[in-house]
Amino acid sequence: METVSSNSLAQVANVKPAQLRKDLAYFGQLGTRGLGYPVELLLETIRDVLGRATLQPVILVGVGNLGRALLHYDGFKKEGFEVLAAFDTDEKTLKQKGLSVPLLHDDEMTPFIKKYNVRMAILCVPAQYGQEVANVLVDAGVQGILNFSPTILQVPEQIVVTRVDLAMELESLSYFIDQ
Amino acid sequence: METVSSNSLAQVANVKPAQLRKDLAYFGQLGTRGLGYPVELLLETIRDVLGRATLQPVILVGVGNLGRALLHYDGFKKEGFEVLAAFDTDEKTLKQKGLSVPLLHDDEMTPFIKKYNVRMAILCVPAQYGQEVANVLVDAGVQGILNFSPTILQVPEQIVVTRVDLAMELESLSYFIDQ
DNA sequence: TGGTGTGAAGTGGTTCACAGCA
DNA sequence: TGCTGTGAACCACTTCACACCA
Repeated sequence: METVSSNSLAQVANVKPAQLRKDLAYFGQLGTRGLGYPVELLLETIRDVLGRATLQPVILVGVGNLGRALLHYDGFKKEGFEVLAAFDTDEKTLKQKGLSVPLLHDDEMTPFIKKYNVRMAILCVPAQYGQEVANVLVDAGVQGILNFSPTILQVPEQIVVTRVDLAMELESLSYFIDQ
Repeated sequence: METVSSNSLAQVANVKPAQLRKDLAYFGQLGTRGLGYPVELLLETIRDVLGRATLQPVILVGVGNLGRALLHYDGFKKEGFEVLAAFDTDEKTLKQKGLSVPLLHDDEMTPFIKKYNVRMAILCVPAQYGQEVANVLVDAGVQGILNFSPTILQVPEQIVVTRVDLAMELESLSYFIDQ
């Protein structure tokens, strides 16, 4: 199998073919009229476009249940992200063993971020600390935050925040299915 | 404090005031011109609109790292969702203790869903089983799936799927911050 | 013939701006 | 005066539909 059509790709991705073509067209002329997209070229190009992403060091802040789960989650590694260290303030939490990354006190966060030039952080602290910790992260030089705390973070414009609020996802789901 | 203005609400929610007003207007005439929205009425109305959501039973399928973390996550409870049971196929997994909900074999899923009239499921199985398990869920009567598996599920039109792909969130983040 | 690339039309959601009411 | 509710303008994204090329 040397080529794929926008049609077949669209089908598995659950989008319309025209959508997919328009999106791919942003990366330049990839496809061949009448044939489709050469699979190899397509893979290369996508890898390339997302490519510069793949070596970024990441830290995780807040090693509660969710934080711990994310540390064990190997999906990040697979996509090429490396969680360099985890941070927490709780003394009991800091004593736990068996994590695959160093577990440090929040106090060491700023120097760590600067030393390793960390650009992205995964934030899993309780809601009430979300903003406070985010401020530290941003001041230290973090540019993107994946926010699992149920808080709306107020950050400078150039900082990107992606929020994942699990309870809200469920709520939204239940809103749509109820009739 | 008896009333709030769309302005102040918009500020904390990080949206434009007009947006907020338009959204609230869908619930009827809530605000008073020149004054703002009566806080109590607003709370009541929102609770009401989302209200029917709040008593839904939920099951969780796939008790790997992520699934286990979600079982410990108390954000669901706080929003009024009750995880009735968790399901897995792995014998070792099924033997573990210390969970706050019954842990059952996948084979018992369909009767369980029917018995308790479960409408929503949290799906945390490995990618390769996602579709298969989703089919079982849908056939049993589940109408909404919160999908943590990195799979695009093909489901009947009336079924709602919300996908949370953690690695992809990070990837998107890193795409936007890199310049 | 089959399937991309892409202007043009359509769509849905956002923002403006202001009339109208406390 | 202050602030909502809302038509109208705007905008970004989606879809259509077709020229064009292997």
